[in-house]
This record gives sequence, structure tokens and C-alpha cells, in this order.
Amino acid sequence: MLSKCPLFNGVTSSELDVLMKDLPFQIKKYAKGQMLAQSGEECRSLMIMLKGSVRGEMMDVSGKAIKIEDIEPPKPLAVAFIFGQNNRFPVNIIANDDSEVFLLPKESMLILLQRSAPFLKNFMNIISSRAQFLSDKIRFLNFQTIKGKLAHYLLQLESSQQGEIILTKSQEELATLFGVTRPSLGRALRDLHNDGLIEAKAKSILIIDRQGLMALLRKD
Amino acid sequence: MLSKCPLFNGVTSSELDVLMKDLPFQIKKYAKGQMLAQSGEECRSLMIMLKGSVRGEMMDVSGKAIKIEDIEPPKPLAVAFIFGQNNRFPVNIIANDDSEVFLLPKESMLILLQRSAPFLKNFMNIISSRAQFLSDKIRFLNFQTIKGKLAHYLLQLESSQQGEIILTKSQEELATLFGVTRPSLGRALRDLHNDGLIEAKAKSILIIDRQGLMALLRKD
DNA sequence: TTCATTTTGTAACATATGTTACAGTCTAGT
DNA sequence: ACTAGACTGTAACATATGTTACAAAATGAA
Repeated sequence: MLSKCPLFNGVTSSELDVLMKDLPFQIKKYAKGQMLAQSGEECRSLMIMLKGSVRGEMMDVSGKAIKIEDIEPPKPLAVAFIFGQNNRFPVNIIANDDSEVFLLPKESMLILLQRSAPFLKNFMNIISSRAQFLSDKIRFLNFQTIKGKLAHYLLQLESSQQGEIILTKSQEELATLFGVTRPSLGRALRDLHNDGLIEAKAKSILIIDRQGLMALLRKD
Repeated sequence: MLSKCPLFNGVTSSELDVLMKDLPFQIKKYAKGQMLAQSGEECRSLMIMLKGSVRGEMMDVSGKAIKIEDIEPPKPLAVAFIFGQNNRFPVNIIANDDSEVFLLPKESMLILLQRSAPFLKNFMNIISSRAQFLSDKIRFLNFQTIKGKLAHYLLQLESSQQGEIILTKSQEELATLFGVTRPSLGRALRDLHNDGLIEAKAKSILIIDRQGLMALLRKD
């Protein structure tokens, strides 16, 4: 299972067995809704998702949260926060479902980095991608109005689905992903509909004016 | 000079000579205002500041920009964006002053990573810190009102300076750092003043009600 | 089916921030 | 000392988003 994790790209599971034989590790289970780690907490172990799903979300003191991402097997988490002078979680990690996580202590991880060149390379790639991901988040969260974010989101969905888009998330979820309130998101959706850019009916959305949506991305 | 760069912590300059002897590199000069790299451009080299100062800023199509950071010697730049599947600059890099930059091609950098354990370690630490930095940016940009950002900024400044704070940046600069407009920033400053939290007169600011400022951080 | 719960639609209103504009002030260079 | 250019203070107004509230609709469990 572990060998599917992008961190172990290019490492066969038998090689992995050898690499890890003498390294201590742990497997932890979490119930749905349980918190795996809290923002500010020290990050001592690499974590790799085995089962279930967790999310990382930032929360301010007043309770407003924005979701940064979902993480599902076989992806690792906290990769970019184990090292550095301030090795703390920047987000809360919460189980979306009953989940199982593989834990490898920082020290073991250092050993692994020395033992396996592919692992090292994967690690550097992943950590770099994280920086890209976070940069993109900043852009997304700061440079778009709600309509812009919606347009972005819908156009992205459209490229993977065909024609009609079926939202898999509730408006509530979308709102926290966008860092806005639910009524505001609803209003933006309605506006896009009224402006004739989309045909929205409950969870089903049809893009009518692709050009118009793309203009929103560039406009504000 | 290079040996002062955090990437070469623990490497003496004579060791550095040996490490780099056969590696090709480049030194480039940029005039004030010149663009070193554009957002979206591929990132092929590690860059290390030798002289001057540059800034990284995100810009949307309409021209609104927010400054992410200033980078000055002997700091490296683009460290976190050389690797990963999408090795592109997420920001524009612009010279604040006439500047000089050391360029090490990606390939040379890979060699260096293999040759020097301290370099590798520094690299991983720096790249991790970048992820932390970006996370903090997200928090800062999304969870604070303008007043909150100001409070944050002022409290931070106060800890380094004594008593009276002298702003070194213009309101215009602060505004782009906060991702807001200049009049809005001015208004926020005035509000803090009128609310009796600070005594602001031109560039000189005196914190009067520290508790009040801290409350702003937690409030919104 | 029926009922409880979640999700959605929507409205009135409050607030924060952007936009534009202009005048006052400071500062550096001549 | 004078002037051009930048910076600051501020105002009126426009707009986007948040807040609160409630009803309609959908969904899922009994």
C-alpha cells in the first residue's frame, strides 16, 4: 500500500520492505470528525494516508474556517512542514471519514532520505509542488471575486466532466473552500445564472457562455 | 560572498570553492525596475542575491499587484520553484534597486545537492520554511481585515523597535503588501488613531493601547 | 409514507473595502 | 528659496460581501 504513495515512486514494494525493515513506524486510526493535528502543533512525523480521507483547514479564532485541501490515500501529508526551523502545522487536520494513517518519525525519515535516492528526489519534488500549490492558493483566494472563483471552479470541473456539471459538494462546502459565506456563494451562483452565463438548477449546472465565464477570470 | 547565503550554512568558503570549481554559473546584473522573471516563466536556475534588492509580487491581469516579499543578499530566491512537475515562477521578480544575482543552473544544483550533505540539508530546511511562509501569507491575507493586518504589522514592528515606531514604508507600499488600496489603508490607520489605539502622525506611530490592538487580531 | 435534518433560495440590512478625486504636505533637486 | 514630484489626508460614492433570518425544497431514516 505504501509503495503507491508518490513519495515512493520508483521504489518497488520489496525494495521498500528492505529500506524500512529496521525503522520504527506507527499506524493510527481516527474516527470521522476527529482531529489528527492542530494548527501550531509541532510536526514530528511524516504521515501517509492509508484509508479514509482527511482535510486541512485554516481557522481563525472566531471560528471561521477555510478548507485548504482534502487528502486521500495514498497521499502523504505534512510533507512540507516536518523540516525547517518552525516545524509546525499551519492547519488543522481533521478526518472526513474513519481514516488510517501511517506515521514515520522525523528521525526515521532522515534515515530514509539518506538511504534512498528516489525517495529523496520524490520528496524534493513533492515539497516543491506544495510551494506551488500554496502560491496558487494565494492567487486564487486574493485575486478573484466570488464570481471569479466560481467561474474558475466550474471551468475546471467542466474539463473533467462532460457537458452538464454535477456538483459533488454542497454550497456550504464550496463556500468554505472559497473562504466566503454560504449566502454569498448562493448569490454569486444566482447572479451567474441571471446573467445567462450558466443554467443552474440545484446541483446540476450547465455552462452556457464559456467566453463570459472566462472573462470573469480576467476581469476583476 | 556566496558562503554567507543560508544555503551554504556550515560550508566554509574554501570548501565552497572546491564544490563549485567545475560547475558552470553566471552572474547577472539588473537595473532598478527591471524584471528578473515573469510569473509563469519556467524556472531553470537557482538564484542567489549578491547586491541590491528584488521583490516578488503577484499580479492579476487588471494590474493589481500584491507584494509577497523583498529579497536581499545573501538570500536565495526561487528555491522552492526549481523542482516539482510545474517548475514555474508564481510571481514576478522585479529589481527594487540595481542588483546583482548569482545563477546556478538546475543541473549544477542537482550535482551540488549530491556532493554536499550540508547543502542538501539547508536546501530542505529552506524549502520547508518557504511552505511555512506561504501558509502564513494565506492566513494573513485571508483572515484579517485591514485593521487586523495593520495591528499585526505594528505589533511586530514594535517588538523590534523601541517605543515609537517609524514606518519605513510608504502607505502605498504597505497597501500593496496587504493587498488593499492606498486610501483604504489610510482610512484604517485613521480609524485606529480615532479609536485611541495608536497615535499616528505621518510616519511616526506610537502604540497606545496594545491590548486593543491585540484584540483586533482575534476579533474578526 | 412521514418526519427530522440538511440543504438551498432568498431577502433586508450592515459593513468593509474599492474608486475617484482633489487639496494639503513633504522632500529632493536646482 | 523654489519648484516638481511624490506622499498623505480625506471625502463622496459605488460595490462586494457578510449577517441574520426564514421559508421552501431535498434527502434520509424510521
